[in-house]
Amino acid sequence: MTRRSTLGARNRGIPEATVARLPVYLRALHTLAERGVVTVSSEELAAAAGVNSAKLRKDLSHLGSYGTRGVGYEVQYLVYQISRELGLTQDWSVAIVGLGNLGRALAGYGGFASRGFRMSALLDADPAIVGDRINGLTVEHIDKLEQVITDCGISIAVLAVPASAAQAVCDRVVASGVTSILNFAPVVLTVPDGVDVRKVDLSIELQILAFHEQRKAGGPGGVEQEYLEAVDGS
Amino acid sequence: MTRRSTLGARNRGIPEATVARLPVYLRALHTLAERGVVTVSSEELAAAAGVNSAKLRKDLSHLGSYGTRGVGYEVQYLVYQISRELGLTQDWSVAIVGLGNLGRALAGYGGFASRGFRMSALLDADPAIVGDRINGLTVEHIDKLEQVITDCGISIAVLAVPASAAQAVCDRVVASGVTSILNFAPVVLTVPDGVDVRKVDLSIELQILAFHEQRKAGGPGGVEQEYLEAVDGS
DNA sequence: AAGCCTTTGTGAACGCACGCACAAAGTCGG
DNA sequence: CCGACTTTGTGCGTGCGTTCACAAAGGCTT
Ligand SMILES: NC(=O)c1ccc[n+]([C@@H]2O[C@H](COP(=O)([O-])OP(=O)(O)OC[C@H]3O[C@@H](n4cnc5c(N)ncnc54)[C@H](O)[C@@H]3O)[C@@H](O)[C@H]2O)c1
Ligand SMILES: NC(=O)c1ccc[n+]([C@@H]2O[C@H](COP(=O)([O-])OP(=O)(O)OC[C@H]3O[C@@H](n4cnc5c(N)ncnc54)[C@H](O)[C@@H]3O)[C@@H](O)[C@H]2O)c1
Repeated sequence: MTRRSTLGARNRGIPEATVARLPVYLRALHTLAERGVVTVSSEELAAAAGVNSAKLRKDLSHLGSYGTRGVGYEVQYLVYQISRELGLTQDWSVAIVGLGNLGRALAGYGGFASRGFRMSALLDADPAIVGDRINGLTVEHIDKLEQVITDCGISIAVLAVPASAAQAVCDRVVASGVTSILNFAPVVLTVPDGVDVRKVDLSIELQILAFHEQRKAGGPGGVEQEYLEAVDGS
Repeated sequence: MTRRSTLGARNRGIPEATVARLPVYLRALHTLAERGVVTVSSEELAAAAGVNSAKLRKDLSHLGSYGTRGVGYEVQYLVYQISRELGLTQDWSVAIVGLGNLGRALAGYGGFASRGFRMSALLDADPAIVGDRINGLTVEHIDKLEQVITDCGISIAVLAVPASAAQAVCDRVVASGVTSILNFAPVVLTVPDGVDVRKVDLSIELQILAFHEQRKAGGPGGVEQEYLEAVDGS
């Protein structure tokens, strides 16, 4: 059978690397759309997204054949297809746990709502923080976690609590039915199968930059006998 | 000569994937050290870091042979070796540009200093913000950018400015001598060769989670004829 | 209607990364 | 001093991701 069946190019099983780039393409497309651009070639879009054009085309080919040869891709249509693939045609309710420095910044950020992510619940353990209103939402006490998550139909949680509390909070949100977690605490979270965790660790990012920075400056080599000096104070 | 030469296992050219994991190992090692652990096996450390033990050993082998067969790795010694490889035996001066919601959270965070990153300069364009004291530092006007970066010997900059200003600010910090950038603005930055950019995009992280979340719920397939409905209001 | 020009979609080659599995190396008890 | 046991360091097979390069496809002009 030469004919392509129902799931032809639309093979369930989009490479993870591709999934991670789709939001970048989407952002570039939104910018183009605002500028009134109707059609875009893979070359132009790739440049806007900061990737190789072959890679872009292969990525898009995983969703289907949505381009027109000799012309390019229709911006609006592609926005819709990528959005659909990413699950952005529906709204997602998100809970933020931990409304300290970072949690507040996240709760007050407008860039999420525009992508279909609604911050539906803010939770904290500190009585001094519970009751605060942030961006139109009231901070609830962590004791209401299970109730709030169930009531709001929340499946995504953002953890902005101290590292020492992260695993415990994680366990609770998972027990309440959350299956996707964005973790800011510098710890490795353990979760059951079927639960996705993504971590954002700013300290790690800086350390990676420092590594390359050091390379540019000449590298660590040269001095070999420094350990004893560094450890032994004498 | 059987003795390992200056560059033996210490091959210049550590895989990028390894570099990204070294900070995770380092964090796990610090935790173990605090707990008084002297020696750790690859199996234990791998578990603490959430990776495969073979991967851990291969990663560490890129720095040299710092383990003892039959015993494991000495925690303190390994901390030192990884720190040195990452360039954390020296302090790094970092500038934060944009002291809005996010910039403030970053400036107030204590977790950076403990890794050798000193926030040396805070810069913003808003006169209402310039002069504020955050965590013992005064916010300077962006006009002093070049001067401050030069004076403090800053080579790493964190950008927490609006997307619309990011590229312009980026160009300025690069022109001032910064060669490593951590970017929070949702834009693709263009920089000259030799400058490293790492991006942190929380919106993208949520979108990736949404993609997998949708999969768990049954996937987008099924309904094929939705585009016209979605675009055309009628 | 035909041919030219542009751009897509993908086959194929390559390189990196992961993880298994094991020999070599070292420890520790007797 | 020796033998059993533990754990490292790595060779190797496998799979994923990237990139090149080009045939096929469609539009546009004449
Ligand atoms: N602020 C930053 O820039 C930054 C940078 C990198 C990483 N982080 C990490 O992000 C996390 C939050 O950072 P932060 O600066 O906002 O810390 P923070 O101390 O300001 O805020 C933590 C909040 O969590 C709350 N909390 C503590 N235990 C809780 C529990 N069991 N249940 C619910 N809430 C609880 C606290 O009341 C507090 O409001 C930390 O893990 C930190 O390491 C922060
Ligand atoms: N707050 C969040 O949780 C969050 C989440 C994801 C992404 N981001 C991104 O991080 C960036 C900062 O977010 P935010 O919420 O802190 O925004 P914000 O508007 O609160 O702060 C931006 C700051 O940058 C300053 N600024 C503007 N133009 C400047 C210039 N040319 N030079 C120097 N300073 C300038 C402003 O005065 C302001 O203080 C944005 O690009 C945003 O999209 C923020």
